[in-house]
Amino acid sequence: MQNPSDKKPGYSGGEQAILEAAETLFAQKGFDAVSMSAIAKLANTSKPNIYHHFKNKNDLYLAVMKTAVRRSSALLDTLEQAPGTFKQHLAEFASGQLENLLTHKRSTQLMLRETLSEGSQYGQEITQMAMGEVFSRLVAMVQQGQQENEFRQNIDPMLAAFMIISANMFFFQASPTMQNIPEVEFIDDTSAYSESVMDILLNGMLQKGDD
Amino acid sequence: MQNPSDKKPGYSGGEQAILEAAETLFAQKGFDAVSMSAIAKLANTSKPNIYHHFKNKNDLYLAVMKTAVRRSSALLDTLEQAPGTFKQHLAEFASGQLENLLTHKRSTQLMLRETLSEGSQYGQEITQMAMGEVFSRLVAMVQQGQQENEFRQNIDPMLAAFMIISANMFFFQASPTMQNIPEVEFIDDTSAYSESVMDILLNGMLQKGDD
DNA sequence: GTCTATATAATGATAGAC
DNA sequence: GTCTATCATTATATAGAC
Repeated sequence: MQNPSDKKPGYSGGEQAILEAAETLFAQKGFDAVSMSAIAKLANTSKPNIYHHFKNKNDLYLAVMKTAVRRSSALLDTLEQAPGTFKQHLAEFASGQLENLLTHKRSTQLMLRETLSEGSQYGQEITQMAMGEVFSRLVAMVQQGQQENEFRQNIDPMLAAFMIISANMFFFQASPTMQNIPEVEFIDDTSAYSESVMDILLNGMLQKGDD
Repeated sequence: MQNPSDKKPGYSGGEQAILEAAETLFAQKGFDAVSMSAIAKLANTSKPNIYHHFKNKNDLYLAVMKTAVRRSSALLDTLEQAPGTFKQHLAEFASGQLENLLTHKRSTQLMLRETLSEGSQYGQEITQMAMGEVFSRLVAMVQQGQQENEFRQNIDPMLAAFMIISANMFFFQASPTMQNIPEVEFIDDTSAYSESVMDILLNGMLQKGDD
């Protein structure tokens, strides 16, 4: 098969292919539900070859988590330098982050999985670091809004950031479940969802009489 | 069995003990990471006895999910009959649901786990039913607020409900991860969190000039 | 209903040839 | 770097005594 640009699974050979196959399966089913044989099969290689590249299953999982987070945070940099007014900037950052979550679906699933598994050492810290990065940028934006007296002073910037991220995270997480409920129309239009969410949130944070 | 109010694990004997032990372990680690031996040990019984009560591991998991959801929805009934003004009612329903999530921690973890596992048949439908129940009650409340002209007409009630639930769900899910970040003070005070969230959301949904 | 003992299959991981 | 063949362990599930 041997065409490196041919990315339909199975992948093909090599360390990179193993990482991608592992990420796909771990994200879909979770750590324990995935066997090394399954990873080897999807990566078009053999089980011992995985052990040649990675010490053991835990080591492979950790490597997957790290590359996943690295990829996720890269896109955030470009968002921060975008132009526009202050409120536009915040809204675009929020919608950009949601697109980011959906684009790197496997990474996001992995992170969310980690938050549900109590005491897993590995991903807990990595997840915390990745989330912290997004949080600190959002908090800074809200604080700036307060300094410019556009937002109410009695709002906790951390809480505001928390609400934006929760709206994004839960959208991602609930999408498959909500897909079957016809009343939920916004679930198919990501940017419309982001717009409506930020409409309510920004409006709720504004100084009274401001607009 | 002795004292029925003595709920410290290990449980003891019987079908009920097996269900509780299984719920605890499934919620903590997920389906595949839990062995029948572990469940038997925590329930203070033997592996074959589990197979006497349940056909197989899947059957046990399904039974756990069903009882979990049944318990979760029970508390919602009491909330809906609470007195107070319209906005109070909505705010209390939101904070009540969050308390509910935290009280039935294991059930909540199970449901959230299901939303992350693609194509798992079992819980997907059950989760959808449980979520749908909460959604429909919230949507009705928001619609009532629009009829009384307190909320803006251009707000999608489903989206408003979605934002309330996402704030609650993500609070639950992110709590362990956020516990280690000192800047996040609200994470330890559930009712204060609910109050602040609803302050922003209600404010964001109000007709301009309303108060 | 509950147990001991066991069948059977799959798992993570290794040895050693090429 | 990659493979075939295999080990040791653990998993789900069952047989059959009490």
